[in-house]
Amino acid sequence: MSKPDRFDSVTADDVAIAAGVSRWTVNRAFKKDASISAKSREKVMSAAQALGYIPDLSASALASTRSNLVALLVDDFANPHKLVMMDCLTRALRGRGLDTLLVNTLDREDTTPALINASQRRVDATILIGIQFDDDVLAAAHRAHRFKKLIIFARTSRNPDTISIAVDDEIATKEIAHYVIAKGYRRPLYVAGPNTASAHLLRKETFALVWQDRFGHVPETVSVPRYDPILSAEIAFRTLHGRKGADLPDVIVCENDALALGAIDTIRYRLGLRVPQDIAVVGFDDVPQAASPHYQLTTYRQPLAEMAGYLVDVLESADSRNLDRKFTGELVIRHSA
Amino acid sequence: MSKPDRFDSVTADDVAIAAGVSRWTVNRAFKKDASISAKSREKVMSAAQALGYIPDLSASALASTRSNLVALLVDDFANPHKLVMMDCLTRALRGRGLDTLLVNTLDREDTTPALINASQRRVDATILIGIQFDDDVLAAAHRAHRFKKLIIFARTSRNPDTISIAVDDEIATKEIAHYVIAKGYRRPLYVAGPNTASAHLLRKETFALVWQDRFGHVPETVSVPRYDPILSAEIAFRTLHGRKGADLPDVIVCENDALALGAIDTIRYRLGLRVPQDIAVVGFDDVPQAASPHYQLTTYRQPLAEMAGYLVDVLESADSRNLDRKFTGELVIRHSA
DNA sequence: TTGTATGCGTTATCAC
DNA sequence: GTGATAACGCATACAA
Repeated sequence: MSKPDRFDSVTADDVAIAAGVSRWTVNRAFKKDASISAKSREKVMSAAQALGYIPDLSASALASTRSNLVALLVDDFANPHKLVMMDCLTRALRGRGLDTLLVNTLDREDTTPALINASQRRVDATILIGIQFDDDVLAAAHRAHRFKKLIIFARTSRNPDTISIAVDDEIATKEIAHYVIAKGYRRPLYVAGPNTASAHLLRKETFALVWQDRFGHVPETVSVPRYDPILSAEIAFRTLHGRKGADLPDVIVCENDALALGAIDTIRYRLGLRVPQDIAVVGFDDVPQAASPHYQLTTYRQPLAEMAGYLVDVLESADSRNLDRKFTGELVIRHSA
Repeated sequence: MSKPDRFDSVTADDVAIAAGVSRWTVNRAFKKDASISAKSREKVMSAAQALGYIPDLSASALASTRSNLVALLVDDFANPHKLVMMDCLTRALRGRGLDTLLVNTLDREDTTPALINASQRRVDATILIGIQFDDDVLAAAHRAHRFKKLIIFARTSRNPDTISIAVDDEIATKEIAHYVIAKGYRRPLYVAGPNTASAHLLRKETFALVWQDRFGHVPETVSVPRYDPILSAEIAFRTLHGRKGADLPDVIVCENDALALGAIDTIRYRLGLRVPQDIAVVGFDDVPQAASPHYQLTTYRQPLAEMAGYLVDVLESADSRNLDRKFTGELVIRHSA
């Protein structure tokens, strides 16, 4: 009945003694591809079980080059899609034995401290799923040589030092644009998100290009400085307030669902108009709310699970060829457009 | 121009040499209450700056009893309130120099592995903001002596080994019940969340008690196995489908907003009734959506920021008296009830 | 105020 | 297949 008397006192040495082997054999027993006999592993594992031993990952991180820890930097908690992404990513990472360090990047000035913070924990990779990561920040981060892998998830980046895993915004936006045109809408308003210098989306540009090609002019566009339904509702109101008839858009195409949900609220409750009869709305992401009978939002769904799967593959791959990858999602047609 | 040639190669020793002091003086310069001369600190800091030195927290965690890392266990990503809580908690923790390890507890069986996972990283505390933490799990966790602090956040627990930081559900629910009664509602339906053996909410029980006291019978109650608006909508439909007039409730009181949002969708779009004229709805949490003009949800707002502030205080306090604490929030009256 | 040994628990590398 | 040596980078305790 020898019970550990201190916090977490049971170490690999204790197990080694109990199992009658060396500390290094204990170590081998806990890694899957080690050269160890089945008998030794058996002895070690039962001794470990009895003592309640579990390897210490802090020590492991210190002694090896891997920490099995990944930093996840998020900066816009107002966007409901972030919850979906976090669920998906943590699930995929945990499936591969990777832990997640969640860093709330409070504002743009906090980005560099947040990156440093991550590097202090020796993370194997840093995943960015926010918006405030412009070229300056990324360059500074990489100059410090602190990140084995810097991954921009669900957002395109042309920065050569980062790995971008995202949906192909051009294909997606073209599909949206063609759908909108086919449905007969002719007076679009494009609602874009915050303007970021880098790691941005090609959605606004692509939509404008398609429209220009087809009709010879660019669509009206507004920008919302945060992916926040409430703020989006406010900006939509400021933009459309007082306009009537053909002066109003007949469709609002939004950079993502967070913006679209706000737009719908404004159309219905502040302008007193109908969706889609008076103004149709298109989103992007397919957040859970988009499917609610109230919104019935037509939107573009990213293959998040597949993207997360590729992400963990990238984390395991050693080579650093160009690992950028674009995915294709699907347009989910509901009632809003 | 001596630049580190390897990953993260710059260590306290390098800084010590550059600054002409010992390694231990470098160490002191980086902790705020150390006994060190201003001149030494100055020298160290500028040398550190020049070399790009930052302390390694893995090594620090290994050598000391603190890791400055806190595990956050979450298991219901369908509940939009979780996003608010994560934002609030990570913000508060980071303000105190604490990092967050986000652990997605996939299902009930995964809870113990998740707890072990956290302990492997030597976390200073484990915060539970999910639902699947019953007594068995908590007891097992504590028996292992692996957690300095086990905190149940936004949920009451009577387990003596845990610290519970939550809103006072009895006060809150009584306020809700009295409001509902004062507004003249007499046929309530209570929509509760998943039944957890421990760490549960006293909301359902309290509401039933108040109602019993006042009217001599307990209100009709249904349980939704997940805090998910979509599932809640479905269960509300199954419960109310086909009922008419006085056979329908005149108010639906929900354990939280996730359930309330779903209930509203069903009332309006599947039953074709009005909120609040035909059926009123009350929620709990005041998620961002609750304020949208579509829902206009009457709900109870928890003082999350204050609660998070107390949480970080608890983390810093060394004594282990009973640190449980209950907070009082406020009823936010909107249009839904 | 500052410098010195020693240990934290594990892993890389080499020897057997 | 297994055991041994030397780090990993920092903190504690104590000596100067």
